[in-house]
Amino acid sequence: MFNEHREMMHEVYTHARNYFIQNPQELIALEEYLANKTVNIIRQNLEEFVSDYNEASFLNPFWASYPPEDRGRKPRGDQVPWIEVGEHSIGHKLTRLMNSEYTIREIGLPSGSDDRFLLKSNDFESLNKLTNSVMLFSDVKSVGPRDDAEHIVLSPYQISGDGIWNTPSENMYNNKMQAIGKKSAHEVWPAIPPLYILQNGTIAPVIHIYLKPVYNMLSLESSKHGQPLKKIRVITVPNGLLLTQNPNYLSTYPSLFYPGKDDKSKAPRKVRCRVSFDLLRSLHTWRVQDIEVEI
Amino acid sequence: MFNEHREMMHEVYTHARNYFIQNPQELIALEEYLANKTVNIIRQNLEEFVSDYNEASFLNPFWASYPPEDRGRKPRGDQVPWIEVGEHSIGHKLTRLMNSEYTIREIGLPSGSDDRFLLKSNDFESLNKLTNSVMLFSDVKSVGPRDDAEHIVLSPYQISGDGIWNTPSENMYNNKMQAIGKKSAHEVWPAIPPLYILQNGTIAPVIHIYLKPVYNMLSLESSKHGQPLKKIRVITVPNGLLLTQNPNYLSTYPSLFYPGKDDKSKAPRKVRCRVSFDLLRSLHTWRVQDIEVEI
DNA sequence: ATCGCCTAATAGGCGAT
DNA sequence: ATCGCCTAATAGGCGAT
Repeated sequence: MFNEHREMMHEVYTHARNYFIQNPQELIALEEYLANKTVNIIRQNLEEFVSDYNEASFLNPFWASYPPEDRGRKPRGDQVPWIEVGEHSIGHKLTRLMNSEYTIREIGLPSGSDDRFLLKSNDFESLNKLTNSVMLFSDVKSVGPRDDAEHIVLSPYQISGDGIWNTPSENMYNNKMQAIGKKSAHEVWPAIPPLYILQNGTIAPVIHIYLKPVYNMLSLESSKHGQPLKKIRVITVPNGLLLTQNPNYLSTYPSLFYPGKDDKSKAPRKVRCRVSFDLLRSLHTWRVQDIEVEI
Repeated sequence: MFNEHREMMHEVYTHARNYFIQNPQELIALEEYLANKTVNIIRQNLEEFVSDYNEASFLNPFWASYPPEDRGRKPRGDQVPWIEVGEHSIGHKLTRLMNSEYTIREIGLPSGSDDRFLLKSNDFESLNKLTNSVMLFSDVKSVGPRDDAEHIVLSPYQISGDGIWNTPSENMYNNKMQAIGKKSAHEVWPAIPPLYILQNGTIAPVIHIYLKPVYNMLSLESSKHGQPLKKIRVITVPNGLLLTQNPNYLSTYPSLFYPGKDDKSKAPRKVRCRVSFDLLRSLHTWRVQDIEVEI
């Protein structure tokens, strides 16, 4: 199985990769379309997103005896880890709502984002000449009021690269990238291809859309307790071919990726980087979109 | 938020808990219905489940440079960690397919299973007199050919308990259970309530259905490589009220839960247990159902 | 057959400078 | 503002007895 279809996949891959390097505006059009679609679906269902997110606080009597434990360096103790609330009531909900407009297939992969699936739609045909499918990679990146910075932190399995695939018997690999900060820098080893070719020949460029729910801690402002949703930020990170080939965003904006949150004990191949919202906005304003929750 | 609605929730909870203790057959009917529904959905879409699961092997050229690393004690090196393949192409796919028959809401909770959501259906009204909703908890428990034992391993956030909730200002808690083996025994601290009451008064008993995909390793039998799907086992573990109150399965079958996979360094409250398939089958044959994949 | 030894990958709060 | 220190929770392969 590992070695079946390699010739076909390699041939289609090489053609498709060259095509998107020659026609980056088509990849960008797919990214813009899906970024805006994501924002629209959330806005159109915002009450439901907020209601299901906030239910977690009201359900306190059912989990308060078994809260997720504090973690990290010197937790202050007034915050409840809220990761799973966003993953379900934002991430999985979005996937479910997308299902009513697109054809979804849960293609198996041994690693990658929380939510990732093949999305098929005739809509894509007006945006590019090659395919009616994309592989949508999506992760939820929750933060509280003390950590709502202008970035997200990405691991290697959440970043696509230049996708070198030389011969059918070899495997695809990505060249290293740099995370360049003002005081420090390190390498980043992206682990995701810029596009997948399925057994049936489907061409599926990878689209990376991150959902960043920001919650409040009511205890900071009142005597009430709870961690209600404050806003949802929708972040679209460019495909690896756009980052490295054409238009080669990483060369124009060398600090688009900057140092991440890992300590020195982390293996170099696994180190995360931060992605700058300011520079993403310089690329396109639609790459950082905020949805405020009415209070 | 943590303290709003507590009086209403406590009152409804107390009533519903007493009702299901008096009428355990209604909880069991919900479990049986959803176990069989799960099996039916998988069987009716088996080709798609198998195809998307197995695509992971064919996509080898795209991930082989970045495989998940071997882990655990003395890995032999011929196996690729395959956890995520099952979670997406079995677990998330099942959720998506359920969505076409039921109303789903992704209710926020700070902890719990991989897939969990409120399921609403008029179908439930013929099975019990109290509610048209359940909270479905589902985890994928993948194993390969060298680990396909007659059990699954559950963590505390995957087990519901007796659900004691004394007064509105206190929190619900569960009494400890025992995991009793032939040579050893330990305590289990279930962390999930047997039922949730939402802000709007919805009564949602917790149903636990586990999906256990079993994959082959072709390299064990041939010169080929790949980890294709061999079968899917659908396991329905009783709700905490059935385990501890009426019929009190844990007293009739004290080894239903037996020692898990954790070592001695694990905090006692977090220790996992194994659940015996033999004893589950003694309760009801539909609690362990196998779906074989044609080859 | 029993049971527990053992480690990769994920995530984000928050301190230190 | 920058960046990295720091830990909970999850999972299942496979060895030891």
